[in-house]
Amino acid sequence: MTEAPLIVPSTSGPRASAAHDQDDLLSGLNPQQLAAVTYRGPALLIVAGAGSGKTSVLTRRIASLLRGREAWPSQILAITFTNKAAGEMRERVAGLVGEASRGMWISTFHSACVRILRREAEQFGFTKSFTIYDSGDSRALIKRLVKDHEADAYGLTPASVQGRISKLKNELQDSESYARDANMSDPAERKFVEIFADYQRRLRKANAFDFDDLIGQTVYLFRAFPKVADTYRRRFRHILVDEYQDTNHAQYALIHELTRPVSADAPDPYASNGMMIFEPETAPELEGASLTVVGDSDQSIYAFRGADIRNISEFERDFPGARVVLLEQNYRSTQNILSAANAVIGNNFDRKDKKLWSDRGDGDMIVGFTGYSQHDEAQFVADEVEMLRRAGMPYSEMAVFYRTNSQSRALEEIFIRSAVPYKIMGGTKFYERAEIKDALAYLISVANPADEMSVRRILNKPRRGIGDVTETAIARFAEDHGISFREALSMPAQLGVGPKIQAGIAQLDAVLKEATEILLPASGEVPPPTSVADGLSLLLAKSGYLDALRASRDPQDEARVENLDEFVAVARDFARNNPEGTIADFLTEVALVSDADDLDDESGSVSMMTMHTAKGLEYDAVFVTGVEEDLIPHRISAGEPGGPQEERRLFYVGITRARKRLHLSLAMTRAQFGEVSVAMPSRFLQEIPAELVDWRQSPGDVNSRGGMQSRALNARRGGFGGGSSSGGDRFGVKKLPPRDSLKPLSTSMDKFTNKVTGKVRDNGDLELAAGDRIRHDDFGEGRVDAVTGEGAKRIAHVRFDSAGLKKLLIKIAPIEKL
DNA sequence: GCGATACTCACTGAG
DNA sequence: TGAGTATCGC
Repeated sequence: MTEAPLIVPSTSGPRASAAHDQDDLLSGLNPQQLAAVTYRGPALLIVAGAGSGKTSVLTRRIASLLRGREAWPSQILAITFTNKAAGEMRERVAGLVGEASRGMWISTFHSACVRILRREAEQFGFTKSFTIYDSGDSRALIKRLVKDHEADAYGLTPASVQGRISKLKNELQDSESYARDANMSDPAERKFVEIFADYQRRLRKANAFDFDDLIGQTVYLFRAFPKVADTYRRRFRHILVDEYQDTNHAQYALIHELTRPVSADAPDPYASNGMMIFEPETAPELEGASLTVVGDSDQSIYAFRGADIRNISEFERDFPGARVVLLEQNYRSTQNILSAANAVIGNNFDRKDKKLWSDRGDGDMIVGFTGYSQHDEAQFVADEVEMLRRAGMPYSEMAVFYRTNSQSRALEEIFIRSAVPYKIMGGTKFYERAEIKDALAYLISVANPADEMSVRRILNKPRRGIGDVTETAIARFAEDHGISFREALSMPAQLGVGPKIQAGIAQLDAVLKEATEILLPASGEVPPPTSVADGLSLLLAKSGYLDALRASRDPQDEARVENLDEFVAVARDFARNNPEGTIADFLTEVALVSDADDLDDESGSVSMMTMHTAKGLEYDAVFVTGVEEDLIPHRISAGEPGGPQEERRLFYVGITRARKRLHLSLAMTRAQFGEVSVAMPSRFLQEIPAELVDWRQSPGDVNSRGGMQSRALNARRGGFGGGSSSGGDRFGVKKLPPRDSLKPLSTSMDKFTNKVTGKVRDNGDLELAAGDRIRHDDFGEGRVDAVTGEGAKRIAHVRFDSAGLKKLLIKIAPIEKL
């Protein structure tokens, strides 16, 4: 985040005396920000509204601690939600204090916990090389367990079991503590408890933690081994937590453990360096670390994942004597955008009133648009993007948000067709692709042979003729002889399987052994930095995995080979950045990267992402799409306690990302599961004062021009149309008519010339030149102004007779030359 | 054990 | 629509 008023012109002349050291940190701050940077005490809560400069405040606070010699870098622990946010904070602190920033822990909850767990794993029965199971991995394991326990008969699905286990772990419950309170006379409950316990046993046996365990087991470690906890309490004297409103109970407990005072008896290695500002050196015990948290309960959007808003609302009770600082001035958005945001969030009743304000002036009006279909809506977005681009706004300053990932497809189709460069944050993640997971499973099989899931995964990849029967035989053999699944692979002759399969197993075993020598050289030798990449290449090549893909005639396999190349490149990159990184470090990094992390804006393309991913980001122009009932608020949220309110916060997060221009759009019909259904405008739209919105095409317009006489929509027109609304019907929102009072619009839609479809055609090598006239399926006739680009990426700039100026990707546009 | 085909079910959200 | 799974014939 960048907030203009905080950017300080570099002072001329050398920064000579210590007295002036803090000047550049403090200048340009408003009084609240100043207090947030300079307050010293055991606990500080910074309530930071959207765009109020919290990142600046946090980084300056850290810099000020370091510059004032109040803390060594190693005594600072700063927690963020994404690796990207962590990297950004590290960079900004480095910009303020230079070298002194090294040695700080600035990381996510998950990475910090992995670091601690790797160090301490042996204390409680794990090894340093434990595996991290992502949700897909644990889903697979739970699926097996549900099957083994025949639990589907009790209505337990893998998804529900996984969800419940995750929730419980976020509450720091285990199967035993849960069983104590559960109704164990219910057979489904008993089954669930069995599976939960079994799941945990399997994880332990596999030397693995799932995502939730990373936090929960660290808390457990601290509680079970106070001496271990004390070393970290001594070390971290200043703990700062960002996005505190999204912490769950386990994370809260972790922070609590870390900020406890240290009991007196143990020696204190840090007491002698004179850095302890809170206590005299002779004190018998060490006070708890100083805690700073930053958050905004209006931006809490992860309750579904266990985030507990009470962590922030009850902070003052949890940490008596805490100071609270409120940052309400917004440095990001224009007043129109903020007024809309305030109006929307004001409908949540259980919040402390807080009004964002800006001194940047009203700015442009919010633009509203209703499309007939999602394609139509997407075309509006694409057109508007092009208009802003022509007006000088770079693509990288624009973003399109949607509620669910599936909405991105229609947008993508139109963007491709309109030759708008874009990139999608999220969706199918690189590390969730099958081939990457296979490659990872190979690496894990070497790094952590106890992880049976991974070994089983690669057993028959590539095909070695090993099916269920052989797999079970191996498992039985291992069990009978008290050895691990992995070890059983090294004695294929004794498994009682055919010679061909024996050879396959022997070959796999040999490859894994060879890779082990590269990745984990025996007896204390330090592997060279390139070992991870080398080991990976060897595994992929000698296992026959790559050859099998290359030999395949499935066109997708070509892309898979490229992905694997990319993955090897990631490993080489890793070696470059971490010369001493081990295979375990590499696997950690890979397991913990997330979508929000690879946002990189240099490429000059429009960003598309879900509103969840958008948190913490900002853009000059923002398009919030699909502002419809059942989408935002999402249908499923209605059944959850606090669901609709969380949806409203999510919408609020979306609109407060915009600096200058905000667009809200929806479609009257939306296709899902291949079927077209009618959509209704979101209730949130009604909560925005009508005078702030310039409707290019309101829901009412679509309705009347579509020839539909729906009372439901006409009744709402006052709120949507024309900007002259009295707001009289703004409170009628809750009485939405049943959906079937609307007939699908599709029957009458066919009349409309600007109905845009997702149609694509392969024009092969159609030649166009300036001056040509063409006909487009959706836009009608037009004249080519210019042609740019090369080969498959040639773009026609066309002036349509009625639809205006458009860019078209010639290869796929539904056009013909006249 | 494998590959092709038919069929089913799902789309919140994310670490 | 399209990914994932069950079923079947080889």
